[in-house]
Amino acid sequence: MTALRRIAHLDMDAFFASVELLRYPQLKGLPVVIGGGRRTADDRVLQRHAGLPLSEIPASAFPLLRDYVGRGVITTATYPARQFGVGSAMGMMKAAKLCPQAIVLPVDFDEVRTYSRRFKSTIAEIAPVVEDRGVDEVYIDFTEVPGGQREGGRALARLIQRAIFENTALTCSIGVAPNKLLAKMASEFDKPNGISIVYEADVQTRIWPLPVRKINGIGPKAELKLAKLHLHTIADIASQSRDWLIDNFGMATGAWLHDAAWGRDNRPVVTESEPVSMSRETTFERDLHPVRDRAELGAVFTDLCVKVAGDLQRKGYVGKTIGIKLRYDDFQIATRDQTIDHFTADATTIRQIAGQCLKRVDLSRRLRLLGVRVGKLAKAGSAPATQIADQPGAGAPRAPSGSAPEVNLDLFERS
DNA sequence: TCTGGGGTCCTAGGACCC
DNA sequence: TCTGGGGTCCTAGGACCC
Repeated sequence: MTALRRIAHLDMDAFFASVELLRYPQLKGLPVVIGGGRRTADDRVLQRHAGLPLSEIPASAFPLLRDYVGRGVITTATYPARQFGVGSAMGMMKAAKLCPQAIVLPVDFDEVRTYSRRFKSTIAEIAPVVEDRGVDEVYIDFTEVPGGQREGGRALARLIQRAIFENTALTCSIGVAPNKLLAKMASEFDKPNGISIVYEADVQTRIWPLPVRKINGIGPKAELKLAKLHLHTIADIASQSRDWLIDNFGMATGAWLHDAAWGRDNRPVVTESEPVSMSRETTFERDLHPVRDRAELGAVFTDLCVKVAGDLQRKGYVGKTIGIKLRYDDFQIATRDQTIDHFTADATTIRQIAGQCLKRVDLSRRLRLLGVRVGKLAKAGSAPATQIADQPGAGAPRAPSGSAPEVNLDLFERS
């Protein structure tokens, strides 16, 4: 008798915001948004209360969304803030119009990582097969865990939920289903602090009525294309033949859409993986012009290279492909990269190769963002310091395919 | 004053090898 | 000389996710 596959998806409730509320319990019940980017002008108000225990700073002293200045987006909004239509990935300025009275706090990555490690290790002690899906999410394989089959997984989910709350005072929502795809959808059914169990037999009644966008992997573009074909719900997709979907979406996507709509997914829970790339990027407070802001850009560029090199070294990786990313003022993105003949984590090397990449993009327009990336990673110890340089195809760059800049401003070359 | 930062995976053309 | 196909690597862009 083989155990039925039971996979859980666990999602921490409003994670970044909940972590802040542990520090500032006086904000409970209020609309609070957590966002990157710059602080508001009156952060100083908070500083004036330095010395007071954090939990005694009056709620009225916190900076408000209406005073926010900058280009950030919202990372997390508390449930009271969501009532105003504010949500993740929304621009701060737009959110400020919807809920000007919301309190804004910056992301505290160190604190978030601390709680992330804590809730994940709590899970791993109970159910060892865990797949990391970012700071606030995991998949858990319940199949072989003692008691993992009881009530379709509800008993174990309850146990995990309680253990996490005891260890962190944070709540989460869990979905348990026959596979990752369904578990992911299930975890959204009863939020916050809920548990939802889905069986294969529930696909028609509970999954098919959902909009296509609820399938993890269908984003805005796919949603639009589906809508043009008059497919709005998952049932609409399921009602099409596999061949029809393949004709319209191509072999891979078509077949995947058909499987997803029928709730089929056999991806395993992957407990370990190696990073593929590491990058650093930054959006400027105002768009920078390659000519007028040349010095500023050069400094930022070097800083990004130093940071990405530091990340690689700290984590023990080296890479072979070095690239840049630009976002122009019209949001158009350009990337260039170059693969060199040896692995590196050296800031100067990265800076030099990235500088060459920069010469291959259009530098006549204002930039909104600049990024540096290192890919083709290997563990620092295991990678050969150099590889055979005469290997064909490796080594010297091919003729640049991008158009050369109109004017070579020698912008980022170090003097 | 719309629209962050850090990722993964896929596609598609060209170079180059056998 | 022409025809050819499989396979890998490199590069650029794009969709999507958290």
